Amino acid sequence: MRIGEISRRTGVSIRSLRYYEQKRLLCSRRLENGYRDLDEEVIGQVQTIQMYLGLGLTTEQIKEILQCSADSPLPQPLPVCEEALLALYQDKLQEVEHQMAVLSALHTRLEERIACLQRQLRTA
Amino acid sequence: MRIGEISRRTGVSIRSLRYYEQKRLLCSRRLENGYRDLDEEVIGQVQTIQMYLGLGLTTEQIKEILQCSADSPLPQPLPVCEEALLALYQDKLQEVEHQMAVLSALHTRLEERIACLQRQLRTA
DNA sequence: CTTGACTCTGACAGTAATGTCATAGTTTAT
DNA sequence: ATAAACTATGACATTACTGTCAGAGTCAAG
Repeated sequence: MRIGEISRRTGVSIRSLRYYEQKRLLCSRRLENGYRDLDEEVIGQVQTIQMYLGLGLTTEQIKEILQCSADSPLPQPLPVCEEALLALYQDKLQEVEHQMAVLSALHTRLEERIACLQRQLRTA
Repeated sequence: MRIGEISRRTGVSIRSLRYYEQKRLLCSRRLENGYRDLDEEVIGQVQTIQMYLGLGLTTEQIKEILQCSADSPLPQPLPVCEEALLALYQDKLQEVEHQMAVLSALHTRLEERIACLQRQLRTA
């Protein structure tokens, strides 16, 4: 599969796909003519990359993660890596939950003020 | 409180603090000599900023959030009619709801990843 | 008064991810 | 065979955040 199709099916620009490859998040064979020949599984990998980038991870961190989870066909699955990743996610989850609570309180307060103002306007 | 102490107590560089102020995420008074005079509450704000930056949000997005949560976001624009104030609150409410949606999506994705990882670890 | 620790601003550098453009080669369709 | 659509690489631009340095003012302590 050539790079244009990957781009179309993932919504990620060709530029970014080449960048990911350069950063060794993706790998590809080359055809006779020099064009990249990418496996279909790359599509899922790209989506994973996008998700991680959206979480604020760098390509460097993502590379480690992908290597951890993919490069374990050997009887050395490097459990440390996945456990560390799990801990990282759980930390992030807590941060997110905290901020959701903050926003939720804010939401309530705003609604209260709006209701109050609307009462004032009705009775004015 | 001067900027050095804020830096020390938050672990954020003076350079970054000034940058946050420039981007209007923080505000400060000035002393006679031109030094910044920062409130203690800035410490919490800085930690919030760091958290959001770590989640991949930009200072522009963070600014909106912080302005929402500030008790008196505007420098006393006194003669505001109540309709305008109501509209302002409703705008802010929508911003808050948008941010909650963003965080909620993050939350879901994180939970999925955590569940997936835990399955992997259990069967490993 | 001098020294050292702060602070100020402004400028430049650097990294990370992405866009864009130039130039050139390849494939496909008419 | 020629235009349209892809692809390749490389260079430069851009946005955002951060580091660092230069030049200068402030201030407390010796």
